[in-house]
Amino acid sequence: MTIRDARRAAGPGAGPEFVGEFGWALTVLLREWRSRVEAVVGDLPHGSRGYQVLAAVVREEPPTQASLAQRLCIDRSVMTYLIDRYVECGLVERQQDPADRRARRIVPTERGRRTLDELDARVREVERELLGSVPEADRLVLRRLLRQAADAVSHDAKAPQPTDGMGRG
Amino acid sequence: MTIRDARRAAGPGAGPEFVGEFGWALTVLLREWRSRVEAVVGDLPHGSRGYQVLAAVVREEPPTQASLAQRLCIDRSVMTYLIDRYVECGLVERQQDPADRRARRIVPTERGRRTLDELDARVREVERELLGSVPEADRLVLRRLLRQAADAVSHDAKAPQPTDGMGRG
DNA sequence: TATTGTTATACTCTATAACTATA
DNA sequence: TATAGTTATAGAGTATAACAATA
Repeated sequence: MTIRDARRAAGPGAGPEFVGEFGWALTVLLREWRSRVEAVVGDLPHGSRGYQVLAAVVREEPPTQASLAQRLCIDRSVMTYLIDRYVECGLVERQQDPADRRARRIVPTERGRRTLDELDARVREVERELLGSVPEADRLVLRRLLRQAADAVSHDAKAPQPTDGMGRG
Repeated sequence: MTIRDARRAAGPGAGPEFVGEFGWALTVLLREWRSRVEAVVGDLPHGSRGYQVLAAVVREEPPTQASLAQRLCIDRSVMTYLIDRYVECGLVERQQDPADRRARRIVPTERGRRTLDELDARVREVERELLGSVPEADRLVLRRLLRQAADAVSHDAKAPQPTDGMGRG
């Protein structure tokens, strides 16, 4: 079944979609993603969040703690503890940012890179299993749309929201 | 841009997708969904989760506390407090299940139904804004695929998992 | 004056276990 | 023996505020 078929079949009224379903689906999937990732990362400190931090550190331009915290929706005070632990384990290092002496750039150690490589293989498999019910061809679509939405939200969060008069009733 | 176009444009290598991105996108979107829903539900107890409970109570066959807890990924002990509060507020009632005297069926009051109607309108708007970056035609696709994945995961969770030898390192 | 990172504290959420009443 | 619901408690996660260093 192609996406077009699916969309046509779903049509208006054909799918019992309801308000709030979006939030429910996110809740269920994220919970399961965390649970399964935590089951395969072994003794990696801070479980699935630790994996996300390590992945961000390896893949991005050496991020500051603040940018990591913002990107991963983790409070900066929590980020301090988390990085402390990862430095202890020899997975990352703190380096002074030459351009801003307040900031610390978090860079992976060689061991950190190798660890992430191993974890990536396991997480890739986890994500494959998690989307097992979605036809192969549609998975990329789902991932892309999800990412598109998340990117926009993540960027919006960096800019202060204009007041829109939506009070809390 | 249609889904087919998007898929073609994304092609292999065209999109910088990475392992774990799926979890990241879920994290960002769910956090924002909760935050925005909480901003519009006013003084509804238990915020966005309270909304999800009320929605489930109104839309499903009167659920038991246990089925609610399982469906919404909330611990049954937490569900007790949450329902207590909603009974206090006159939004739902506990009714004995005639077929199983251990179970309580949670049914909405008239006020509960009216409250949900109002909240639904606001949440619908929240979800529309949250997916503002996704073209109108693609939103339904995203919702459908997300739901498909979540449904499967949710059902799997009900059946005990067979051991698959995936130890924790 | 604002921001980065640190530290301490308080609060919320979550998980766990014990208990009862039913099945 | 297992399940639904309740209650109490401990633990993890989270938010908040104060502070020093720097911009």
